[in-house]
Amino acid sequence: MLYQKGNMFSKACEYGIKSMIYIQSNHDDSRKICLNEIAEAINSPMAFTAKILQQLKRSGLLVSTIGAKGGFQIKNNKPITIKEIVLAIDGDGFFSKCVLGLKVCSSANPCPAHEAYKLIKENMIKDLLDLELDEFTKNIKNKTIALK
Amino acid sequence: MLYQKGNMFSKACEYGIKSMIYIQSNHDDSRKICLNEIAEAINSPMAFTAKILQQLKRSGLLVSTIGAKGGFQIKNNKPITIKEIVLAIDGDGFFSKCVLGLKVCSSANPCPAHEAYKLIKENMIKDLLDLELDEFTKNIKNKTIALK
DNA sequence: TATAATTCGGACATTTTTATCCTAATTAAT
DNA sequence: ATTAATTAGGATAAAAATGTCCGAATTATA
Repeated sequence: MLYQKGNMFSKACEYGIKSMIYIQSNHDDSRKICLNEIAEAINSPMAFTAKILQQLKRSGLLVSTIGAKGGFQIKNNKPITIKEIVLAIDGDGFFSKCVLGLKVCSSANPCPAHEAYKLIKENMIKDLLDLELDEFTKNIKNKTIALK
Repeated sequence: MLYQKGNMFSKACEYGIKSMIYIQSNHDDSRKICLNEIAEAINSPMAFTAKILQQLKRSGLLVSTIGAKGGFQIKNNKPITIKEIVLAIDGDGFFSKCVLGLKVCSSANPCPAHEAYKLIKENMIKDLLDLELDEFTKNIKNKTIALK
């Protein structure tokens, strides 16, 4: 093939999702979770991960405290869906863009794959994007699920 | 967001799929369909599209003839699924890669989204990837479906 | 046989995505 | 007060994807 592709999400988004899952699964009111620990846990480049955490913060999903013993926490300890993370990092392209890249593509003016993609989106939303983080954290502590 | 993302397929793959749909929907034993016409029809950069057509040829989906009145045709005029095109251009990443980017991720050793992604893949395969090109060409000639 | 239309492939350029480096600011704890 | 741990963000670099340019080879047809 020309290039190797075929990822639903960008690397940035993968790191974002894994970061959020890690933060959620290690939640503890008595401490914050720092960048270093997150990047180690999810096996991601630290400086790059820092940018992503900033973005998640700007989007209102995380809060952070600076300085020693500082780190990140989920804002208000609120339930968060995968969709919110994807929107924060990759934007709404997944939901809004034509799967074949047409500038305008709607049910009134569809590309050949429009209806098929509609079904696919519905299933993705139901099976993954609308799920909340704690759906994914259940089995992390007992090591049946891996983040790296 | 950091960057704008959220595409199921690469641009190259989008052009590949649209090229194949165009070629199929304009099939006529008496002529070949040339690059120029394809790129015009699907609104894609010509030189880039040329590379993609070469790749589709190398993968055995197209045949071409050089020279005046040359062009491309679907090999053996055989039914082709979207999956074959995706495999030719984007490779099998969509099918083989972990949705969260883990190096190893299997049902024995799953990432947190493994099961969810399995469902999603099954639906994508059923609703789009296993469909044959002529599913997408039906309404092109009467202009209810657009390629650009 | 000359010309125009075409594929083919190499080299290069641009843009986007991913990743790194560095310095400043803040805070806890000693 | 100093130090170490930490977030924050700007600048830059590297890699990947997308896109362009050009010249060579081939073939139909005038």
